[in-house]
Amino acid sequence: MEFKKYNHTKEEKKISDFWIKKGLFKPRKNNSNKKFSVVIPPPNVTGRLHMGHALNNSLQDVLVRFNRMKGLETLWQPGTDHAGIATQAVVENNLHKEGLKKNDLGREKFIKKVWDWKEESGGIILDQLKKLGCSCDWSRTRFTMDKDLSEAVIKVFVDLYNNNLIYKDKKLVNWDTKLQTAISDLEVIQKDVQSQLYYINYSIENSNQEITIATTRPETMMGDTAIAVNPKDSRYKSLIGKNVLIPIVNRSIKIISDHYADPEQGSGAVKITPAHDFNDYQVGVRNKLEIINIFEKNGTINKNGIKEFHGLDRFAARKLLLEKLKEKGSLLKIENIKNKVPYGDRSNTVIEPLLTEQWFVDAKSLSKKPIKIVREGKTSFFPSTWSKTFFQWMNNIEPWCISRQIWWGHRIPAWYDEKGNIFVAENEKNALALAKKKNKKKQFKLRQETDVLDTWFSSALWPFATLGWPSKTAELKKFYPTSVLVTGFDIIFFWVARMLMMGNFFNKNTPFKKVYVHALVRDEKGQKMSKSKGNVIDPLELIKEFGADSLRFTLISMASPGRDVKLSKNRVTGNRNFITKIWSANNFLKLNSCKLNKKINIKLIKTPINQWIFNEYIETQNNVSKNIESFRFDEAAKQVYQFVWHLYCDWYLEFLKPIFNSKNKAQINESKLFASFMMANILRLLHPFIPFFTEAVWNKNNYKSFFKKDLITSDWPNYQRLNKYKKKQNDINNLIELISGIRSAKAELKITPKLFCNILFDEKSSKIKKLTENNLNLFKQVGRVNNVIQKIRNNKNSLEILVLKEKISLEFSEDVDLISQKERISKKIENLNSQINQLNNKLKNKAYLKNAPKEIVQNDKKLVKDLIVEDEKLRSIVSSIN
RNA sequence: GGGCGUGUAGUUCAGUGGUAGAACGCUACGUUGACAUCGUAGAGGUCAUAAGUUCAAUUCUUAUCACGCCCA
Repeated sequence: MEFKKYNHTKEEKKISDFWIKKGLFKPRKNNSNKKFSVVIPPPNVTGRLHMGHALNNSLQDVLVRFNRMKGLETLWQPGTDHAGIATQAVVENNLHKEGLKKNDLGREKFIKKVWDWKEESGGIILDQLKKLGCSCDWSRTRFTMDKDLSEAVIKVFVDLYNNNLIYKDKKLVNWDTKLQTAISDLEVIQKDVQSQLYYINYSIENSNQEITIATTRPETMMGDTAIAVNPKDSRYKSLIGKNVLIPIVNRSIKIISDHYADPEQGSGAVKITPAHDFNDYQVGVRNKLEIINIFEKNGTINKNGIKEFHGLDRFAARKLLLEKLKEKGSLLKIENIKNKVPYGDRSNTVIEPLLTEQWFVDAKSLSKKPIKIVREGKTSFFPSTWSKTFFQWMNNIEPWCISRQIWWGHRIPAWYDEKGNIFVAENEKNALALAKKKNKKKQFKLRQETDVLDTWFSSALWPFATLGWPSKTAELKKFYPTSVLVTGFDIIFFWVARMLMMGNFFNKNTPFKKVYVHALVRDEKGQKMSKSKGNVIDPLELIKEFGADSLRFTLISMASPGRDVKLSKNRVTGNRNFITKIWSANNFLKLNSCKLNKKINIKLIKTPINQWIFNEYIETQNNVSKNIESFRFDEAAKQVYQFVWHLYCDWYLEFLKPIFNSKNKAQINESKLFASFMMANILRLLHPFIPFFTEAVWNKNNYKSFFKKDLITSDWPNYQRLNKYKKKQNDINNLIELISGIRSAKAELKITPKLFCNILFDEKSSKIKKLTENNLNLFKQVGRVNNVIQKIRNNKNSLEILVLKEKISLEFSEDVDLISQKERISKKIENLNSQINQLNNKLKNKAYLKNAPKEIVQNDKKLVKDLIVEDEKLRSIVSSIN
């Protein structure tokens, strides 16, 4: 009979539609009243599925499906975030193609355009997650800019402001000159670059002396307001307090003493530009220096700079200034150095420290409770080492700059009156009321803050805002705190820490009990995937070629804690083969009309191989459960793979064949039923890993009508090991060892495996005697044995081997080459003897006998005995070969 | 500079204070009506290096080397 191939594309689509249509991803009430909830790390609404998403969401889906099957009321809350800067950029680009700029439209019309874009393209990534098989409750999909989530954001802002945890301040911030907005320090990437260090002479007034400073940014000389030297630096002591003239700029500044100047660095004297460097700013504050800002917001020189530099970009200004310094003879030397330069993670341009008014969150205050929560284990990280990373950052946290000078996002709910007084409220009406209270004036013109909030500000509310907060919804009560957060280590600061801050401030409970932190997906050589390197593997292409299940199984089985996933196509191929293997095993069941059509009493199974596979299955079932519960997805996947392929397929199905060929009706009927029953249970164990395939086979095999449930909502297997089957379990495992021994011997003799042989043994091999008697049919057919003869006779056509520590003889119909066997066994004896010697020496060691646990010593004694017996038997085999 | 992590088979990785494991790859051979996207058998390791603790170290400690990441 020819079987059809498994068509993943067709089946996955069909199954996905089926699940969603039937609403099977929605939480279901259960008797135990236990809950399991996860919020998705909301992908960027402009995003497209990449391997990181695929890994992240495959893992979440394993947890979600596992707990759903275990009967917990399970919610996986999906959604996207509005990605302020990225989304605005996308829409601006689109406008650009029409020859328009956002200012041509104005704020309101532009925002409308963004919404239009969102409606059209914002759902793509969610559809891609569906393709991956994610069982989120899609009916609850949220977006950070949704009306109610926006209300939550506003409420949080107002509450924090009223608690003095949000404030407006004029400070140096990281300014992106391309995007023309402030960004938070986390969004700045310090890059190693090759730079020049310029040594420049400043002349000291009323003297012919000069002082040399070193700088990588000469253009900022226009904003210099001091030169600092270290008070301990004897070279410069006499110069402290003197004035110098900035070359070209021709402005006079003082030489000051400040410990910030490092005598070891450069010349030891350092120019201070408080408006354009974070360290210099501190020096400026300490020494009450003037702050001169020389840059426009786009990074060009403003009117504070030299006149002929006005409007010149900072890098052009640098070039021009250097030329002028050279001309003047003030440029002493140029040194090539490596240094760190700040870049914007979105714009990839050099970030400019710029003095502006911005809104800040007092992160320090908000960090206290989360630190305590994590310390007490109310939220715990897995692997636990990530808590160290978390503490390190939280303990040194800086104010969080949350205002962005863009249009797309939550507009800050602050209003200003004509005098610049600030009124923070949920809406303009309330702000007006506040203003009236303050001023007792009747007529007011308030204008709203134009800045919007950092996207992460709203993402920080995700675990409770998506559940309806601040309303006291049933979902919030049921599913908050969430059970576990699954995320990549790269957003522990951006997101996890901030959710912990907000969650713990606004709720009684911490937002999640556990944080599972996974690593990056890299290419097979361990390189980060990037478009510029061209080593990006598109998950959607893999899904197309191999199926979502293959991709999922690969990612899941490679997710070892604390390790990057090095993905290669070969791996995915291998796991596709695994799925095909199950498919063809299922075809075997079909071929033999194995159907699950009758009730089965698993306590009354008679056939040895059924007892055996059942108990082996229990081991697997328990290990898979245990490993998923402890986030060892890799181990769980490995266990089930091992069982399905190497026990169920390789041995169990092979043992079924002689049974089906026999005349033992009882065994045949039981086995047909039981083989199918085991298949159903395999599908259940595999469902969290490869949901589409398992559900498809579940349907095809009509297990649905037997269990009265779809696989996705069926019960997670929880059978108990049956000790009364243990005897047969051991027997079959021994039978496997015996047959393997025979196969190995044949292969070593270069005897074609298809050849049948006789097996001979004497009464000393009692274990084998019993084993073969009890399982004669299986043994003969699977082991390719003609006759089992209870008599040893040594011929040129027979070979003795040792299996299960007993001797048997294989007798062939033709002579066999025994010489090579003799050599092989002799080598084995050698190894054995060195092992025996080692053990004997150990057992002579008094310290060992005294200190080692009794069990270990006993074990070694037994082992050495066994090895000696084995040695003797092998020797007798060798001596019999002539 | 501070911190974290990783070095185990050709490769990717598990693992353990008491005789080193898997998958993939490799080699040889193909046998039955599930499967060549397969089967059977096999080769392959001084567990990075050094010292220490211990009866016993691949495992614990320290140092060194290599690689990676985060922060400044």
